[in-house]
Order: sequence, then structure tokens, then C-alpha cells
Amino acid sequence: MFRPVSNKVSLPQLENQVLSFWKDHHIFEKSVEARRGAGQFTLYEGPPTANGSPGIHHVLSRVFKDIIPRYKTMKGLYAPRKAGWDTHGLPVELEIEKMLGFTSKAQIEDYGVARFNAHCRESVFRYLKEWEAMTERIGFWLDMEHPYITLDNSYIESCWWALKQLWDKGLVYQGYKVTPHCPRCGTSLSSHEVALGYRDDAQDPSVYIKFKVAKSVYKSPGFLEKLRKGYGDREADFVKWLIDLTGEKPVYLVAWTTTPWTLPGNTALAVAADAEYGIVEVDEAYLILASVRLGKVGLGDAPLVAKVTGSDLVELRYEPLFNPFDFGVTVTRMDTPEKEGQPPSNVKWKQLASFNYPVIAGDFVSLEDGTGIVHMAPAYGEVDYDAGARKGLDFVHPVDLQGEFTGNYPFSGRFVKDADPLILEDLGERGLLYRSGTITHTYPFCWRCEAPLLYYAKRTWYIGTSREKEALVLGNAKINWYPEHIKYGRFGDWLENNVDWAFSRERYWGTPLNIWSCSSCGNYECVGGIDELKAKPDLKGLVEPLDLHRPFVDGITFACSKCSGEMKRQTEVLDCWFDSGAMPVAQWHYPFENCDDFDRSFPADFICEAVDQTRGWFYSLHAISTLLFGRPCFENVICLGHILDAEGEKMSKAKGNVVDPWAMLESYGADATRWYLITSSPAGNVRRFSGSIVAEVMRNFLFTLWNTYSFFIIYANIDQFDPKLPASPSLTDLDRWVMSRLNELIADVDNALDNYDPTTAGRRIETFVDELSNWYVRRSRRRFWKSQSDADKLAAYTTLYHCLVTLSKLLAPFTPFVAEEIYRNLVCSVDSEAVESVHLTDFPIADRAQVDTQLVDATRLAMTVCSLGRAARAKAGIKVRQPLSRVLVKVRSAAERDGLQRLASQILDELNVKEVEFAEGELTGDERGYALAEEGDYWVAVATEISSELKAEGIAREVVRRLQTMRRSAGLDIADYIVTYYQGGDIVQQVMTEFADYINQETLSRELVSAPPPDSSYAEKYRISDSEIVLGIQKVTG
RNA sequence: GGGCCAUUAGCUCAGUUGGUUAGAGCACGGUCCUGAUAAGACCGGGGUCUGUGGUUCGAGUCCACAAUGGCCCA
Repeated sequence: MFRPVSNKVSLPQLENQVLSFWKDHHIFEKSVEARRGAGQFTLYEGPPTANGSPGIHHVLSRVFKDIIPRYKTMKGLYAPRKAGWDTHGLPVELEIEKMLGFTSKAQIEDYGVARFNAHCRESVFRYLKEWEAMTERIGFWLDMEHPYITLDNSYIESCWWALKQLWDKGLVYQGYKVTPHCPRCGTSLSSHEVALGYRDDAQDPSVYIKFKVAKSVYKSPGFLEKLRKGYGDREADFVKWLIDLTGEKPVYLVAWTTTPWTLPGNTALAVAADAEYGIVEVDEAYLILASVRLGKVGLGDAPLVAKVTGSDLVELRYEPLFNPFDFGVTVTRMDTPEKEGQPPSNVKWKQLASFNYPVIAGDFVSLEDGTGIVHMAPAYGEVDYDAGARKGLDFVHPVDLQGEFTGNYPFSGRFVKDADPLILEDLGERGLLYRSGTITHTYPFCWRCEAPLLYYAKRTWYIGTSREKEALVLGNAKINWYPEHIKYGRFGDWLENNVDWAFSRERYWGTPLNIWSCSSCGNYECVGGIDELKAKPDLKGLVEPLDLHRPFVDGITFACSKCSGEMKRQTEVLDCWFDSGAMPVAQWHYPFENCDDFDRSFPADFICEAVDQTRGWFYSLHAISTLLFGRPCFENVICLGHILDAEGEKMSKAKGNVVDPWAMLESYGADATRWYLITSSPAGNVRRFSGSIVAEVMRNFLFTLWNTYSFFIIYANIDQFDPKLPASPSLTDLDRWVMSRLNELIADVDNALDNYDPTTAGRRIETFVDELSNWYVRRSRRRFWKSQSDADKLAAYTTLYHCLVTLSKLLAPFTPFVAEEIYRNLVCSVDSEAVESVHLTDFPIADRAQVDTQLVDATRLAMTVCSLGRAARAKAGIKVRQPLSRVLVKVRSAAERDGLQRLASQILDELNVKEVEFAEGELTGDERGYALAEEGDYWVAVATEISSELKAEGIAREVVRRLQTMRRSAGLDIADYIVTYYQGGDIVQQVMTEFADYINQETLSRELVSAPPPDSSYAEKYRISDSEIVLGIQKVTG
């Protein structure tokens, strides 16, 4: 006996029972262990950032992460899945800052880093619990007993090891990075934070500045020869020509800016090499700017003295607006300027005794605004800084982290924005201001304190990833991306445009930077592990038990290997993307232990995250792996599109349009949610989330499946079907058809999953379940219902049983709960030897020999014919219940006719007609007395004439239908026997006699009694075909 | 400002190498079928395939440009 099931099922309730079963019987662990020794399939779990509650988009990625390893396990592979949690980073800190009401780093320092970080640690574990609950409930099988956690000492130590490897390869260096900086909070902002604070109505100065060409430089003895030697004849000749042209009159290069406070930091001017520049004479002086901009700045009418190209101007020198040496500000320069195409080295900064302010060429120079000459301040702009690094420009940085001027300028001590007017006034007095106005434009402000953000160069540690660009690109060529366009699109472009990774952060809650520097000689040492640290000479400040976080590592010092001075740790922490990108090694505490585990699980077969991770985890994984091992660490990756709300808007807490996964899980269950996420759109697409479609999925797919299953259980139990009996040899065409479709399905699903396409696989299953329910079972009902137990009945049971058991296995990776329920009842209930879970079985293998494509094609055509036949009946207004004499079917070929002939009984039955005839060719007009429907090359006509015999038979069917409805209304069991009473006119009497056997059989009537129904019976009165009829049914006991 | 992706019925999505009249499900109206079904069948309304050009005998499909939305980078 199978366990009886109701056709009214609560899926969420069922799922909770299945969860208990899995837990009690350790099914996940067994599913993994059963394959030990087989080939390994590795999923790298991208660690969720545990700084908030999981949302529906997290369910999405976890479902796709789950389905592939489940499939691979059933295909016989050993697929351990280690959970991971990303616990460090600015978002965690920001939440604690918010909780404590802090707005600046100073407040954290005052509060105490130890206390602050303790809050961070605690908050992270609070969210871990929520994540674990969600993960379990959606059926994402993952080893959460042994997760990697990025805050563990062991994890941090592996990160240290990884960084030390890069250090030893000379890939780690210190440079400057221009970042948006809030002068009030005293901290840099992440790009996400910057995006929060853009205002498009910011008022700023819009000023045109005159930079005086330093003709005196060229007049110094031998300079032109020097220039000729260093830069070539062209530049030297141009300078000579310019001096000849302009004589003693001053020449100015005109540049435009909206940030006058950056002018003291100006050390170069950039021009567009190919653009035309004009030299105009104004008030006994010459001005140079792009020809196309002359009119825009009011110089359209000024006398044009000469035209030159941008490249002529390159290497021209000009006088500083503010000579840094006059104002007590140092000038530095990278010792070994980074040349194009050359790897960066450990840059040393050298203080200079003189300055050099040149004109350079830049492809970033726009002729759309300004003057075509761009003011460059390497300390205050990213483009400026990059140009400075490449061309070896001077670096002047007279502003402190509070945004106030240092040195002894007239405006020193002022906040930069307040200094703007003073700077302009000063320049104006010296005749260096050409024009001054204001502009309204978009500018970023701090989202916390509304201070204008300043772009600053700050000291930062870099990893020289661009040096390994070729390896990164070659490695990517070996990765399978789904969808494919990411490979050479978004991800490939990112690699092609690779820039060095600025990986240090001036924060508190993170993996501490494992670089110490000597306070005496400036020597740097990178420490690659705890034992290495403990072995350092004259080690001080290490407190046991060791916690590898700030502030506990901050006080650890040791003796410099070069000068015996005191080595102190650099105060920064690592970008948390370094943490997660190092997970291939750090999850195992490699190379300190578990080296075998690492070897076996590297590289991963599969990873899966959303598309925003191209610059995040996908990149950090790829970069670290390539730099450490020279190869990619993942082979296949599904890159998911984002989930938007029902209106196509991004989900955000602020908008209040966030979908709570628990609402879905509680209303419709995990399987419905999973099926929706898998099949509703391809993995890589953006998708709008719709709870109503989750409900639809539950009704249309899961309930159809469930009802097919419960239909089988009901009848199999009545007939005591034993699946262990040998399969019936007398399969009908209907059976052979569904077996054909089943084996096609297995092949399709297997193939799609093998190609990381669960969506196509799921949609195929959906089609099959529909066909199984609405054709196979619908057409087979009578076979299950009939009273005699013959070979045909057994064939139907065997076939449906096989389909359902196979479906449970095919569905196991998709809807693991309902698959488990169906499998356990169909298999385990009747076979104590069977494996206890569908997830411990092998994935079905398609048997091509069982696929009869001719039969499949013929059945498809038969379905079309039935569809047209029903349409024809509807047109004539004749119910399907009324039998008709014949149907005429027009087909295209003899082969089609033969195919349909084979299935004639199905067509007769479905259309309720007595015979089918086939015609070829066009309509002849002989179809009078027929109702007709056509589609494409086909037409189907049903004879509309109803003889008295047919009419009587129709009434008999009508009576059966009423009796069945009454049985149900009376609350009878499906297998209860009844006595039927009836009263009516002649026609009723005739029908009840003539069709007595048929009616008795269909309604489980022992006898038909022509008498008024007794009071104890269930009775109703109807009008059938213009006759009054009274029917009554009474249950027979015993 | 740059790059990538998407845009097909009210909603969610199919639509093969360009080739008859662009499909399905949901929702809506009507009729039918049914002792597995919360389902199903048939009919109906609902589409300038985002727009504009181009290539072609022929474009939802290929190309260019634009719009809208999303993501990433500036």
C-alpha cells in the first residue's frame, strides 16, 4: 500500500516535514558521502556579506547554486559544498556607526577600536543566524556546520600568506590614489556612498586662468640644445619660433576650472594633440587656446596671430601660479615614473629642489567645454594623478585631511571652499584671471554630513594586477560564462582595461594589513603568517590568545632586519574583496593545513553570483588566483541578472518595495519559489519579481504534478497495484507515446543541466507534466477505472508509475521537497530495500530505444485533430457528451493518415464519435451536414446529424454525469457501491434499460430501480433533453 | 560621459540558420468537459514585435542611430 495522500496539499507544511526527514536522517551528508572516492565537483560558495537580512535576490542565487551540485551528485560525482560568510568591511562598520550615532572616524577612535570591533563581530553573527535559517528553508544544501568565516584567525592568516606571496613577487607597492574624501568625516567614501550624494544644483566658480609661458627658461644658456636632445627638433623649433613671434610681450595659456582651490596644486597643463589652437593678441599680450573655443569665451573677434596644433605646444614650460617654494610647500615626484606599458614598481617618492611645469598631451582633453587646455593637479584628480604617474609630473599637495590649506599662503588655514574667492582675488590682482563667473552643475556631497566631497590623492597600497593582464585575459578565455556575452563583454572589457588594485583601507573592521614598516629607516616587511610573526626578533606587544584584528595587532612590534629599529604595523586593513577573493586558499587555511582539501577543490567547477560581481567577487577570485597560481580558479560560472520589483524598479529599503522571501516561503513554499526563479526567465536576464506568479506556478505546475501523483495513489491503492510485479508486456500506443516523451525529456533535461541551463530543463519538465496530466492520464482514466484487472490496466499502472518515479528524480535538483515526497511514497512505501531518499538515487538515463518519433509525431497530430474537432463541435453547438456518427479529417499525406489511423481509438474517444474517415485534398462541398474547423493544412469536420440512437446514448452519458456529480455531493467514497432510483418519461425508461450495463459500470451501481427514490437516498430532479428526470442514489453497505 | 544587457498582448515569457497569417500561460468574457485536478478544452477581445533609417525578393530576427529601463565604470 502506498500512503494515501490528499489532493488538497499544503506545500509549505509538507516541506517542513521533508526538512525534518532530511535532518533526522542526515540525507545531505549521506548524499555527499555516498559519492566519496568518485570524481569531485566543486562549488565555491561566494560568501554572502553578513551585514543584513537576506532578500529575494539572495534566494535566487542560492537556488541556482543548489541545483547544479544536486544534479552532479545524482550523476555520480562527489560534491562537498562548504558554506562561507563574508564578515568584514565598511558596510558592517557603517551600521555600527549608525547604531552608536557616530559621524566620523575620530569618534570611533575615542570610543575605542576594541569596543567598536566587538560590536561589528556581534552584529555579523546575528545576521548569520537569519541566513542559516533561510538557507535551510529553501533547501539549499550546504555544509553550514563547517563554514569558512572571513573573521577567523585561520582565514586571516591565509590572506596574509596570499598577500606575502604577491609581496615576494614584487607585486605590492605603495602609491597614491585619488578618492572622494569628506573633509568633515575625515574619511574616503566608497563609490556607492558617493552615488548617494550627487546634487545637480551645486553652485561653483567657473573661472578662466592665465598661465604665463616661461620664456625666461628658454633664454637660459644651452636650454634649447638640451630640449632638442631630450625631446627632438620639433619642440625646440617651436619654442624658438614662438619667442621670435611674441618678442617681449607675455604669452598665456588659458585654462578653465570650477575648483580654484586646486590651482596651488597645479603642475601641468594638458592639450589635445590633434586639435588646432589659436594665438590671439589682446592688450599687449598673447593668449593661447583651442580655436573652436575662442568664440565661446569672447575672443572670436580678437586678432588671430597664428594657428598651431596641440602637439606643438607640448613641452612648453610655464610659470607656477603659486610657486610652492615661496609658500613653504614641498614638491615631490615619483622616482621611477610609470611609463606606458611598463609595470609599476615599488615607487619611492623623492623631494625636489626645483619644479618643472610642462604642457602635456592628453586624450582626455575635451573641446566641448573650457578652453581645450586642461589644468592638471595630480593631487586632486584621478585623471590628473594617472597622467602625473605616467609622465613623472611634480606633485604638490598643500591641503590637509580637514580640507584646510597648509603652508604659508595668504589663505593658509582656510577651508578650501572658503579659500576659493581669496585665490581668485589674488590671481586677479596679478592679472592672471581672464574671466570669472559661476556655474550650476552636478557635484557629489557627503551623504552623511552634506559637506562637499574633495577629490584627494591619498597614500594607498596597490597590487600590480595590470602587470599580469595578459595572464588574466588568457585565463578568462578558458572559463565558460553563462550567459556567454559576459565573457568578452563586461568581464573581458574589465580585464582589458585592468588597473592596479588599490586594496588598503583606512578602517577598523577587516583583515589587518600585514605590512610592518621601520620607524627608523623606512624599511618595509610583509609578514606571511603567525609563526613567522612570532619568530621575529625582539617581538613585543603580542597578546595571547591572539586575535588577528585591530587593535590587538596594532601594538605588535619587532626589530627591523636592516637597522634594528622598531617595526610598526601599517594601520590599514584589507579591502574585503581581498578576503572573499582569497577563499580558494583561505577556506582551507591553506597552506598551513588541509593542503589535500585545497588541492582537490581547486579550481572550482562552478560558481554562481549576480552580474554586479563582475567587478566584485568574480574579479577578486580571478585576480588573486591568477597572481598566486597563474590560472583561473573557476571553470563554469552562471552570472545572474538582477531582480527588480513588479514595476521594474530596483528594490531598496528606502522605496519599501523589497520582497521578503519568508512571505513567499510561508504562502507558497520553497519549491514554488524555486520553480518560479528557475523557469520564469533565463538566469542572466533581469527579472521583475511577482508574487502572483509564484502562486500561479504553484497552481499550474506543482498542483498539476501533485494531482497526477495523488490520482495514481488513489487508484493504485484501490487496485492494490504492486510495482514490483514484472512490467506488463501489453503496452498500448498511449503508453509507448508517454514513454517516448519521457525518454526525450530525460535526454533534454540532462543535456540542459550539463550546459548549466536549468531554465530550459525546467521548462521541458513543465511541458511533460502538462502532457502527462492532460493527455496521458486524461486518455487513460478509463483504464484505471474499469473493474477488471487485466494486462491493459497493469500496463497503465506500470507506465504511470514509471513516469512519476522518473519525474521525481528529474525534479530532485529543482524542487527537492515535492520530489522527495513523491519518491518516498511511490518507492520507499512499498520497497524496504530502496534507498531512503530521491537525493541518493542516480539521475535517470535516457533510453533512446524507447523513443518512437513516428508515434510522437502522430500523437501531436492527433492532439491537433482533437482540438479542431472540439472547435467544430462548439461551432455546431453540440456538447462533447453527445455522441456523433463520424468525423472527417483532412491530412496532408498517406503517412499522416496511417499515423492517425493507428491512433483512431484515441480520437474517437476524445471527440465522442463513432468513426473517423480521412480525406486528402481541398474541401469539396460534400461536407453538408458537417460542422468544420480548420487550421493550416488541416481541417476536421464532424457530422452534425443526431439519430435517435445517438440521442439515447447522449442521454445515457448525461445521466452518468449527473449520477457522478450526485455521488460526490452525497459524500460517497470513490469506490462505494450504490443503488440507483429513477423516474421519468418514455425516453428515460428506454435509456435506463438500454444502457443499464454502461450506467451501472460507470457509476458503480448494483442496480437501476425504476421507482421514486426512498427518503434515505440522495435525490435530485433534472431536465435532460426536454424530459423531466428524478434520480436518487443510495449507498450499498457490505 | 563610456561600456554591457534588455524592450514581443494588460502581466510573465517563447519565437531555431532571415521565409506562410508572430505564439503560450496568467488575467477578462462566453461555452464546454470532468469522480485526479486549485486543473483542462473550445471560442472571443487584446500586438504599428520600443522608435527611425538601412541591407534584402522577404526583417520580430541582420546593421546603424535614438528612446526607455537595469547593471557596471567615469
